[in-house]
Amino acid sequence: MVFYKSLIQWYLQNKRDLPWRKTDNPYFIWLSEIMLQQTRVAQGLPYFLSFTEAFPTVFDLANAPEEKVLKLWQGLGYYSRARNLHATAKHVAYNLDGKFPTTYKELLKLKGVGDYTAAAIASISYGEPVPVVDGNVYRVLSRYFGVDTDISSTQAKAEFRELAGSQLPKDNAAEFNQAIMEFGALKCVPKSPDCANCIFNANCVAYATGRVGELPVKLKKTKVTPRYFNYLIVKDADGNSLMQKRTAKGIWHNLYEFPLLETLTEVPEKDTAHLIDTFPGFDFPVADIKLLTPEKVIHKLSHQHLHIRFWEVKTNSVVKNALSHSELRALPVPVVIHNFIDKHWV
DNA sequence: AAACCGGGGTC
DNA sequence: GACCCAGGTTT
Repeated sequence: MVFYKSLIQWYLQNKRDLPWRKTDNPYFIWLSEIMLQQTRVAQGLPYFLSFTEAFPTVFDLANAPEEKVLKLWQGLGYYSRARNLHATAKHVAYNLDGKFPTTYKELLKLKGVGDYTAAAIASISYGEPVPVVDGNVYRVLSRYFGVDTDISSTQAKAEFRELAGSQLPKDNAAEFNQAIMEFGALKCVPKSPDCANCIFNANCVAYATGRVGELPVKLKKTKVTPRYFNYLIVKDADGNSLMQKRTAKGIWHNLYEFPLLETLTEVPEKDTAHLIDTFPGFDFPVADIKLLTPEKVIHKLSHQHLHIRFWEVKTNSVVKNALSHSELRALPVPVVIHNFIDKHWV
């Protein structure tokens, strides 16, 4: 049987019951696709539910303050997705009369929407016959057709898009695209796929040649750099603490955190005077400072390992702009800050 | 083309 | 520890 027919047949029998599969409303399709970029379905699902409840329409999302959007996004990672999501919602609501673009080419112009997402929305919401190329597609096609092009190369994307497009039925792009991704997610998995019970094991080149474990080929390795973060937890006379917004380029842009002193190496536990002396903006008398987390806390991101220490800074004065517990808990923060607050706040 | 951007699951 | 996830943007 033709590849796409077997694939769609498998999909119709095995697809998961997911909320964004009950609609073709481009707002919901767009929302789900942005959330699922580099994110597993299981991780994104609860966020999709909370977003659709908080923002039933693109106008609700557009009219929300960014801080509320980031707070709901908290924990999902890649926060530029949330900022672009908000910007695009405003654009659609205010400039496009609440109507999403209806073609791949026009969708591509939206912030946060690249080749994959434009193709996904165009095919799923409007039936446009454009192929998606995501991590699942690389894996399924590279194995089935025995393609060993390095998927981290630039030309791989064009090559696999051509290949996917050659297999895509023009009258059923929506199901084909979802089918190949679902097949990659559930059956043609990265490690130890169950090829013995696969519908394609008679035609799969990788299986026939014993190269399932070698495909797809990905040569580029991610380099991890260590960073040393010292967070200063101010406790003023009212029990309040300072928080600040990360406005610089880099991780966690526009999220909040405690006052931060980043050092090139780990600060010695006894060298507390150094922390206060070098910290800009502390204009109140410090009564006491101590290390709250002597155990090594290493927060691992894809490209950075953050060696994080939390220092408690007590003062007997009332610090201007310091926040109460409930106030700081309302702010969007990185997971590592959220975990600290949960564990250490009384 | 390469670097950057999170957090969690899996083996 | 290494790899991956319904990738996109910036440099």
